[in-house]
Amino acid sequence: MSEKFALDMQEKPVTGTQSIDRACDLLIRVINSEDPVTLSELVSTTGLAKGTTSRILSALERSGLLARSVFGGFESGPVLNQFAVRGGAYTALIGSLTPAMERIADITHETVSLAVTGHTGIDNIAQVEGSYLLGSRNWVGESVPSHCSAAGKVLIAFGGASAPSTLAPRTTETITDFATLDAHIRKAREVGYAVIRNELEQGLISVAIPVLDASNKAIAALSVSGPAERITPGDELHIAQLMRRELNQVQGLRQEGVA
Amino acid sequence: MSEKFALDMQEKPVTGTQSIDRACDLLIRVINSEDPVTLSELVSTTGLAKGTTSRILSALERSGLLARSVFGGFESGPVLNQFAVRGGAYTALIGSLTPAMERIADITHETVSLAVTGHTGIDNIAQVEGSYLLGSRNWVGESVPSHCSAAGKVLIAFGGASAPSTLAPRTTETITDFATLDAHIRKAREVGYAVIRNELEQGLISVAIPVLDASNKAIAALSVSGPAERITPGDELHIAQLMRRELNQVQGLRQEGVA
DNA sequence: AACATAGGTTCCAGATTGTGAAATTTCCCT
DNA sequence: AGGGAAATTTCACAATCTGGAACCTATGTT
Repeated sequence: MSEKFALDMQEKPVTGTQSIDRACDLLIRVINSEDPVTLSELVSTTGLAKGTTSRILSALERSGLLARSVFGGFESGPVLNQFAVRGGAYTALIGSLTPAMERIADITHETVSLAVTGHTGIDNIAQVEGSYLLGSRNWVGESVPSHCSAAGKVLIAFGGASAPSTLAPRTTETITDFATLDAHIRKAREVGYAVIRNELEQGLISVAIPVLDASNKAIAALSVSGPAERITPGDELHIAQLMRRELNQVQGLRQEGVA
Repeated sequence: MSEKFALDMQEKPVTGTQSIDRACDLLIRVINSEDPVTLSELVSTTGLAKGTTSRILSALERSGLLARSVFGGFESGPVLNQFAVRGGAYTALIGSLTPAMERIADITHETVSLAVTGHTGIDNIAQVEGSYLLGSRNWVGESVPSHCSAAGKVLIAFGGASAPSTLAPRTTETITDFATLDAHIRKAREVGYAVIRNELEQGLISVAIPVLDASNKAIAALSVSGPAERITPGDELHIAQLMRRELNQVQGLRQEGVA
């Protein structure tokens, strides 16, 4: 388990799926884009040959995963759009936690968010607005790096996410060295909650607790976010305790990890 | 353009994407399944080699489109689940029509549905329940053949779907010959609405009107469904008129087809 | 506890399949 | 109509994917 070995693990060869990897990449680029994406845009951003790109996109279209927009360009197709109306895998979780989130928002008047570990960071999957005018905008569907997110810190602390490999700064207060991050993670594991103060955006404070499964592994994180003027360091513990109390009321979390 | 030529068109070769076609097939099988699907299940249903299937699924997992369930088996991955919480492409349409659907449900007391042309039939993408106890169950996310769906008939009639190639019977009253279907389509185009009476399920009546874009092409269909005891042939026109009236109140439909 | 079984992953030689540059077609925009 | 960009199709080549078999690794069984 030398450090040299750790480096070797990074560069897995992974062979035998070139075309599928390319297809997945193209598919994801299209569905993550707000507007339809044209063939040429994809050609220039991916660097693939025009013919290859065209052939792959046609295959994706044929399967119904992608479709051509009326105007031109590719967008999500009927198969994926129908998957979306069915709700995806997070619906059950969101449904069971929404009442608790609403109560927390009622009490704190702040925005309450639910996040899970995504493929490229921490994904916000649900949000309940507080009553204050100054609050987080809706960021459902957005992804943030785990090291500058309170939800990310608790997810790492409780085994729901692995630590990031790079620590890109977002503000002057973003954690950029692994020692500090590790200290925060350790603290979170000890006290049961994590905080960010100005680390994602200047003036934004967020307090998060883990949502645990039967084996005490974090499957999601619940957080309260607001401006530094309203959420002082002294409030953090109370907010965490409030969230924990409301979360404990929620029935049906135990089933999550069971077969 | 001989008939012989038309036959040739059916059997397009489509080459150069074997692995991608297989990957799409596997992906769709997984996301359309309620429960996680195991490798062996996929091997036996698709007939692919075990090694090939494993390699493809690993690639899909690596990209985040699929994920392994805690218990075992594959399910939708973070990338698709996040796409689902963002809402997919139908959200705008559903959002703009929901108020109208609710008013229609209030007046008729029957279930109101919204459907679009899907990849394998007519997809129900939204539903508002009426107040009667006897009514359609929730079939959002389900797909029905176009020839035995009122929504399907209007979508075909108004250019939003192409006629099916086979007419599989669902009940004794399902349309099974193209001449009759064509007559129904023609009638729908003439009167502006379509009906099914016992053609999808015994006792189920449904009346549908098209939701048109700027160029008068159907982008969706709105329908009212209920039991034959409550929806008599004489009610059909009134229901269609009611839906049309409510739909005309909806703002913002005109943008749909515009670039 | 050792064994048996099922379910999954990795390996490898071989040829089918995917590749990309260029030619062709289609579709806009003047 | 005609010019030009964007997308599709073609084709020869070899790189990529394939699938059988060997190899793991968990579960359950005697």
